[in-house]
Amino acid sequence: MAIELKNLTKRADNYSQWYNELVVKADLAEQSAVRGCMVIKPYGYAIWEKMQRQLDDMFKATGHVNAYFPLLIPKSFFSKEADHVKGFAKECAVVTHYRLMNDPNGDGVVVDPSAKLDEELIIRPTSETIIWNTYKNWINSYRDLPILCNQWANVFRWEMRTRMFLRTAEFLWQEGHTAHATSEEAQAEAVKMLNVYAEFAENFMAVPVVKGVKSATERFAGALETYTIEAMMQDGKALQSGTSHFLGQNFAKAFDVQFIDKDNQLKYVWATSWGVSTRLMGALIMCHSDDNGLVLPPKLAPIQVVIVPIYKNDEQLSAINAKVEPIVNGLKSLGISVKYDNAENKRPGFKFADYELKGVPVRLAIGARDLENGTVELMRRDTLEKETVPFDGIVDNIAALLNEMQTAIFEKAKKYRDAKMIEVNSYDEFKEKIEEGGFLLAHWDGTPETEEKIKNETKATIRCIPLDGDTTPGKCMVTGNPSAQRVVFARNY
RNA sequence: CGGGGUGUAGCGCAGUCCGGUUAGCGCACCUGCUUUGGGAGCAGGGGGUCCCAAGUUCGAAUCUUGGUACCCCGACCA
Repeated sequence: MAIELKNLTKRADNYSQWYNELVVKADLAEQSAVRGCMVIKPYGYAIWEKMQRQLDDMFKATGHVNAYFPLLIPKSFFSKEADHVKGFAKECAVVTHYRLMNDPNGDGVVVDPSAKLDEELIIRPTSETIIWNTYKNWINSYRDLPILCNQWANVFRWEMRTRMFLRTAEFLWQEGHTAHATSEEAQAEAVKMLNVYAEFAENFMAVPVVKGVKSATERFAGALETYTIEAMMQDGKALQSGTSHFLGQNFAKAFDVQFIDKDNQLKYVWATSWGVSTRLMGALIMCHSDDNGLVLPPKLAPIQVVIVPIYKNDEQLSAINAKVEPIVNGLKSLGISVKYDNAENKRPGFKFADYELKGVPVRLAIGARDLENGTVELMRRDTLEKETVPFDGIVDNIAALLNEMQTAIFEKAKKYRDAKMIEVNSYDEFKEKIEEGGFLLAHWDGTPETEEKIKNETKATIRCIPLDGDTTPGKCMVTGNPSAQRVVFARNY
């Protein structure tokens, strides 16, 4: 169905259609012919690359290195950690054969039945198993620890229902897998990486997040503790945006990864894993966009400044070209990415709308009028405010404006999030408020049964037990039993 | 895997109930002229396996049967 972004208010009931339409129109991605997969188009990929580069720098700064492990995992690896396989078995794509042949009936190509694999291979849904199987050979002594590896990869999960960026069958991500000599060190690593994710989300994506711990039922398959950052979308629903897991010794025991410690004792290593995916793109899009299209924070915008000339003839165009050149050079010398779009086959109005759709933070328009007055027209994407500013000093103005916008976009999202993050004190109040979306801070008795009841009755789940929330004890809103602190409930993607 | 919906030009759709000219509209595309400070106007043009298969009929986009794909809502998940 065609949704005109301009005519669509972002109510919860049509928000996902609006989102889909936005992704396609802003030229980020499109549905692929392959079930549940998407094609990430160049503009969308450019944003992902910026995110990738920044995250990678942050990983390196915290002592991590990159490596790469195989796409295909022998089926037997999955039998080794019971909880893990339970979590992923239902959504694995399986390679059973290694050859095709011409159909004997002349009907195209078929799988050669004689090329059946003795052991099936699983397309990785996540790489814990293959990595731990490899780490076993890397680790003998405490001197081999810690191992702090990350890989950038694609993974594949045969999801029942997919949504572009938020849940695609194939997605791009990074997965860090670390091995440590002590439990304390591994737990500290898991928390450290959660903080890296939170810092990235807030400072670069301008998406405010709540840091917390998952309840037992929401925990990663095979983990002892799952840390998460939870973001709020503009329809009030939550999006789990990054997770960091303390895996204890589960995988070490499953894959028999032991080391001789300083005290000459044989011990199992302690593990973590942590990941963020192209889902972050979904968070970025859903958190900031408006009905004119994408709004990108300057730090992640592939094009930070676009300049559109307005002219009636070649003479005017060349006068504008000459005027624009120092602006382009000046911006580039400050490391600001700028596009001067003097293509003649599109009108200015079209370009304005198109770059707004794509979320370019700052637009300059310059025409005959400006040449006379020594001015340019400047528009900032986040507020859509236009002003005519002096040509002199424009480069420094823009540099300052980009910084200001980065903060403003974050503050706007945070203000919205904070307004929709409210304390509720009774289950009736909870049921009423949850219909409006948002994060509800409520007391919970800590049992899976109560959690399940709330989920069934309201579709809301515990997003996390916040790490830096109010720790005043209270009584569970459902059972009245004691509660250690308020937890975050929300409906989620 | 349950409930609902839709398959007609690159995209979005009308036509289907009630079978009958050469299957139509908007956007996009191509050509020309005029335009250019917020998605241009006019004129002309190109583009179709009406999802697939079988059936009914003088005649099927339209009716019947079977298949298939996709979308939405659930359940499941990052």
